[in-house]
Amino acid sequence: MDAQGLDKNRIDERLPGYRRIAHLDMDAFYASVELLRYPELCGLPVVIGGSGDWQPEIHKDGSWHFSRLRNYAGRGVVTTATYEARVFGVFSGMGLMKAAQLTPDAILLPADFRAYRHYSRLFKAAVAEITPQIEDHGIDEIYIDLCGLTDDTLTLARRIKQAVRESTGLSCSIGVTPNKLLSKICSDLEKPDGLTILDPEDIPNRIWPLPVRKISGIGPKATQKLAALGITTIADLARAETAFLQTHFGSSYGHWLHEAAHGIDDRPVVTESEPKSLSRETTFERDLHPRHDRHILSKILTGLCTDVANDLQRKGYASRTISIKLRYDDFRTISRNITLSSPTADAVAVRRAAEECLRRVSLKQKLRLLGVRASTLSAANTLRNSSMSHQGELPLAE
DNA sequence: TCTGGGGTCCTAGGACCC
DNA sequence: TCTGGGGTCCTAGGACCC
Repeated sequence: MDAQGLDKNRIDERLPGYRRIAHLDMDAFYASVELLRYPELCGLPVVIGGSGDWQPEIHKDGSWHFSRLRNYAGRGVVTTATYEARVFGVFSGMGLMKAAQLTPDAILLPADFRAYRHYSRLFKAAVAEITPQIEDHGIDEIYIDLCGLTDDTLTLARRIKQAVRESTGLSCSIGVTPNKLLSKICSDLEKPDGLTILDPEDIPNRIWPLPVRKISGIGPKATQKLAALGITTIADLARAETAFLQTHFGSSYGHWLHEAAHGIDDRPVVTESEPKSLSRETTFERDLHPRHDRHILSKILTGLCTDVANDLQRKGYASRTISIKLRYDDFRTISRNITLSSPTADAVAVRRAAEECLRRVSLKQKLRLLGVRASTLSAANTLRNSSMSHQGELPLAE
C-alpha cells in the first residue's frame, strides 16, 4: 500500500476505464409486485395500467375475480406488462384500448404506487447494506459504484442479487462495466434474472451489434433520424465520423453520440441530489371546453395548485417559478410560466401565479390535460432549518 | 387504440446590464 | 446614432427517461 492507501498491484479504480459500476434493474417491477400479492396470476398475461375502478374483487370462497383488458374503456396507458403479455406486443406507454385489442383476455390491474414504493425502499435498503454508493434512478433502478470494494465483481453482483431476492422476493438484472452507460445496456441483455459483466474489450462483440435505441439517451426521434442516415446499429454509429454526426445533430449531441457508441462515459455515481421541480398534471376523462366547462376546469386547477403546494411543503421547498401546462384536444401542448419576486409554497400564491399564466394562452380549443409545475426551488425556510438543527429550539411558525 | 404522470436536460431567443 | 461583445436571467418548447 502506498501513502494514499492504494495497492500498487491493483488496477487504479479511479481511472475512468477501470471503474466497476453496476446498474441494477428490477424485472417487470410493478407486475412482479402484483404477482407477490396474487400468485395465482403467475404465468398469465397481466397488464398494469390506469388507476380506475377495476380493483380485483374477492369471492365468498376466497378466490379473486379479476378484470379483463377487453372490458376497459378510457384513456389510460399500460404502465407495465408481464412477459406473458409482452409476447402479444404489449409494451409500456401503449394505450390500454390498443393493448385490449392485442390481448383481450389479459388480466387488468390498477397501478398501486404505494406498494411499488414500499418494495422500492426494501430493495434499495438491502443493497445499501452492501454499499452506500448508490444512485437512485427511478423507482426500480439504481446505479452502484463498486469501486473500493474488495471482492471480485461476480461475487459482489451475486451477493447483491441475493440481497434483493431475500428482502423482496423479487428478481433483478445487473450489468457491471466500467461506466453507467454500458452497465445500463448490459443489465438489459440477459433479462430477467440476468447478470452481465462486460470488459471494454467485449464492446465490439457484445455492444456494437445492438440497435442504437439500446443506448439510454437515443430515443424515438434520434433513432429515426439515424436510420434515415443509414445508421441502425451501434457499430454503424461507431463508424460514423464525429463531424458528420455533429452536422446532423448539433455539436454537443453529435459528440456525445460518437462517445456513447465507443462505450465512453465518465459520469460519476451521484449518491445525493436535490429535486429541480415538482409538478402535478391530469388528463381529463373527456375533453373540456375552456368556457363551457369553466367551473370544472377552475376546480381542477385549484386542486393541482393545492397538490403542488402540499408537495412543496411536505418536502421542505419553496418555488420561485410557477408553470402551467395545457394539452389541447389535438394533442398540441403548450406551457406558460412566471417567475415570482420571492419563493412560495403557498397554495393561494401558486394558484394566483397559475391564473396569471393562464391569461396568456388561447382558450378557444378544447383541452385534454392541465398541469401545474413549481421550479427554481430553494429550501423552504433556511431560518427554520437552521433552528431545527439546534436542539431545544422550537421551529418557527409558517 | 388517439397517446399517463412524474421528472431531467438542452436549445434558442430576447431583455437587460456592463 | 450606430456598432461591438460577454454574462445572466427569463421564457417556451422539445427530446428523453422511468
